[in-house]
Order: sequence, then structure tokens, then C-alpha cells
Amino acid sequence: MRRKDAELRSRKSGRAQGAHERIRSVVRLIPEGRVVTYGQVAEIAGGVTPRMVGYAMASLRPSSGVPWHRVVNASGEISLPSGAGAEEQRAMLESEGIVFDEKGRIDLEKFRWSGPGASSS
DNA sequence: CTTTTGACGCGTA
DNA sequence: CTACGCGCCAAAA
Repeated sequence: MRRKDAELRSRKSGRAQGAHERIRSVVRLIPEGRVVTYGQVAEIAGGVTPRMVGYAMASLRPSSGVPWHRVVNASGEISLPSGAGAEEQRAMLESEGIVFDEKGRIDLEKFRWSGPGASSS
């Protein structure tokens, strides 16, 4: 059976509390000094598409307590438009030890978080 | 109830 | 490297 069936079922069963809520929980699991791509979050949360992740972040409140700054796009770059806190995000990441190259990209091979099940390093 | 919108990802040219 | 389009689905107005 395809995962979709299970996911679809949860969605139909009313199990879907709110895609955001689930996404928020996932993002909150991201350890310091690590980053995850939207697609990664979507994969971990399950049943959500990358769009949903981005949309959830956009809808997040500044004080939601979610380390949204650890979420970057598949290219390892910050997505936020200037003014939305992009510079702030980069500052926080660098503060956590994340390194950006001249193009403002992160080495996902080194800083990507493998998920809640995978141990650091 | 309907319509708009949106922090993405990926294939293809 | 750039540019374009499609898919994906929920929340907000």
C-alpha cells in the first residue's frame, strides 16, 4: 500500500489537527547547529507537501517558540524575502555555528539534520 | 460557501 | 548558471 493511503486516511479520519501544528512540532525538534530543508520537514511531518511547510512558517507567529530559522530551502539558502527577517535568520544560524558561503548558501552535506530518529553526527 | 495565496521542489530547456 | 511551469494542499479573507 502506498503511504498516501495511510496519510490520506489520517486526513480523512479527522486526524489532521492542522498541518501547521504537526509541522511546528517537527521544526521544534531541530537541534541547534543543524538545518533542515522544507522538503525534509515535509517528509518528517508526513502527508504534507513542501508548500505546506512554507505556508505554515509564513503563518507562524513570531513568538510561536518555533526555531523556524533552522529551516532553509533545498538549495541550502534562506528563502525569506528581505524584510521578513532573512538577515535575522542568517545571523541566528551563524550564531549557532552554521557557515554560509559567499553565495549565502549552507553546506547541507554537513549541516543537514537527518531527522528525529538519526543521532547527531 | 468560494477564491486567493503562498518561507518550496523538481524536471526540463 | 538562468528561466519557466507544474504539482501540492491548507489557511485566511
